[in-house]
Amino acid sequence: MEIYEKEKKKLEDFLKRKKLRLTGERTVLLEEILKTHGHFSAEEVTKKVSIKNLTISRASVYRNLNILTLAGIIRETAYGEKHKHYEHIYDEELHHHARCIVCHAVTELPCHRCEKNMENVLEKHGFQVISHELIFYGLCAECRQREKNKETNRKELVNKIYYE
Amino acid sequence: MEIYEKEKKKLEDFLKRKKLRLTGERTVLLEEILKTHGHFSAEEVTKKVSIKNLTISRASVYRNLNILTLAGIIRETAYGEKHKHYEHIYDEELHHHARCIVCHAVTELPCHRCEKNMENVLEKHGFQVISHELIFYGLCAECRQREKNKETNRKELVNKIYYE
DNA sequence: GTCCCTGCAAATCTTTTGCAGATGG
DNA sequence: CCATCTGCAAAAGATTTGCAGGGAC
Repeated sequence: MEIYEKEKKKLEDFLKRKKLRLTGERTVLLEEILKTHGHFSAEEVTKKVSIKNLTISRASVYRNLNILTLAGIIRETAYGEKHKHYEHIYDEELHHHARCIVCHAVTELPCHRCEKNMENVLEKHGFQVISHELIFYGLCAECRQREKNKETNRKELVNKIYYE
Repeated sequence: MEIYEKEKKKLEDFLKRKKLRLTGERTVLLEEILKTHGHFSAEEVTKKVSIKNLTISRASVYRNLNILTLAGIIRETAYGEKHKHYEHIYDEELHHHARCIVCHAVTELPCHRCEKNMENVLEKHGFQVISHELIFYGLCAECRQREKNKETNRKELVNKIYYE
């Protein structure tokens, strides 16, 4: 699995630079994350790892997700829920999002690099670009349909109002 | 202030469609938000409003930010902190972001509409685009400088590790 | 008058932190 | 050996919810 080797090297380099250690927990976490497609939350990784009897405490998961973010391996991504979501960033071909403001469903989109120009401008101003993401906010087909069918009730109005 | 009129109409229409009411709190909130440039959190709006002796309870602020989001007036935006951030979306010219993964500083960027093409594809698949946002993740000039100066200590390593 | 809204306080959920013992280099 | 890590439990912080009284239409 060459992606794993590449990302592991990235992590090792980062840890060495920062005088941090490559622990078993960090290795397991990285492996698990690279196996995950699309988004994941701290909760989800913790659960996936614990199913394999490799339990990592919640605190360590959070601490290490933070480290992986700063190592440039994953990024926090906008998901519209109470908790954060992460995704790995090695796949430069597929990391744009169309996000439904009602149900929060996310559709992934290919990246056409049309934003290369803006990236150059940023670099000129001293900002070092590591990755980027384009997000479309709107209504997914299902929620539009549900709205048409008037499947709305008081409870939903409070927490998930259907947009027209 | 024509932006205010326009957005207020948008809110009124939404409320009418949903059989919800235009309360004083909702009006005050909308005004305050439109006066705010850039990002804001629930906490910040609550404070700004209360300074003017128009106090709105925390619970109502949250409930109504949710409604304004579904009305397409504001959106939750990726900010990398524990709490959510919002911004109004009427300004189509300036809503892209360059976000530092270390200090979370956000630089706003003009929108060149180069993503119009992807928008069309989404619409063809039934996704109704309301707004969009392009985010660059990376390191701001200040954090790169600080890293060079080796201004790093143990405390910062745990919570805000400087990336090279 | 009816239903929706608000404020309050409590609950819930997510993330962070202090500490003591374990462990990588 | 020593500084960093981990797990645990507690704390902190953000957001949601139940309820009773108030308000829009």
